[in-house]
Amino acid sequence: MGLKEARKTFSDYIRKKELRNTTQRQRILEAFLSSERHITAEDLYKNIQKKYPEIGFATVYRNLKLMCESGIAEEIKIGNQKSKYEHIDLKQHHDHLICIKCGRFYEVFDERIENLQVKLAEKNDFLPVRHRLEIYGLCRNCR
Amino acid sequence: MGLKEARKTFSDYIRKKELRNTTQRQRILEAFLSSERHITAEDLYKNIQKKYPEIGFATVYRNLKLMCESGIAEEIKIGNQKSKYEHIDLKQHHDHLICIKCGRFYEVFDERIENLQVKLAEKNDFLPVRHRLEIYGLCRNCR
DNA sequence: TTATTATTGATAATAATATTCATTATAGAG
DNA sequence: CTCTATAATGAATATTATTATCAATAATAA
Repeated sequence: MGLKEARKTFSDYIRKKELRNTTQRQRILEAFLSSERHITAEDLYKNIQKKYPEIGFATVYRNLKLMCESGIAEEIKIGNQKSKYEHIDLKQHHDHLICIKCGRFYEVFDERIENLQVKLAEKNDFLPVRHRLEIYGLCRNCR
Repeated sequence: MGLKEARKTFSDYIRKKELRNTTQRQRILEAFLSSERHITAEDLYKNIQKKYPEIGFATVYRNLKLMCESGIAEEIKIGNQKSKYEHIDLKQHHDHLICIKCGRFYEVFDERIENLQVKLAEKNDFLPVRHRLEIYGLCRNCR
């Protein structure tokens, strides 16, 4: 989703939950929206520190959690890596190719796999809500 | 894989790496092999404590890690749950259905999904080594 | 303008796992 | 068998990431 849409989704969520629109919250939101696609809480905190050294670590965590709840971000926890927060792209769900050498993520999508997953779940009397597919291996740069 | 095969795989690994076959190591191995299919380090430790209270937590962790390296166990980290160690079944790789209400795992497999995953990776110039597919939702007991 | 209460920053707490280190025990050499 | 090098252990401590606590502050709605 675009920046405007993300801002609106987030502020709608804030209003709906009767939370408050603080300057720290705005700044953390903007820092997140202008960050790379997969960022750790720590790296986001560091970026924010440069401009606004008065904003604390806990506040960044709290607001990342809020952004996830609002639907504009998603927490991705892979193996022993620390959590990364990803910008949600409403246009398309995707899976991840994860390089076991350099750790980089690549986003991919396959409609047929998606459909088969739903069928697989239903065959097992399971109501699927969401899923995560991670394929580990070597990316083109690391072979 | 069967118990004997797992024991052999592990002891071969120990020998190859010029490590040592201690009594603690044997006991932790046996406790793991006779445990339920997905067990946390803590629960395994508790089980071991009943019989051998002199074995320490760190030793259990160290040996679980070794078992993973040797290929008879796999560490599975899902969301905020603590890591679970799973017996590797050489006969068949599988994916997980994970109930978001009760937290239980269900093991499933679909050959067509497996094949499509390999193709998806290759299409992206990526050499797949292993993968993890987790489908979250509600199991039959929790709907 | 004021009252309510969400939010903040600093700090402490927590939880899981890893590391340190002195002591013990194993495997291989002789 | 004995000796020696060093892997392994247990206890305690450290680390790492994330959360909770709490007094002070600030946003919202009346």
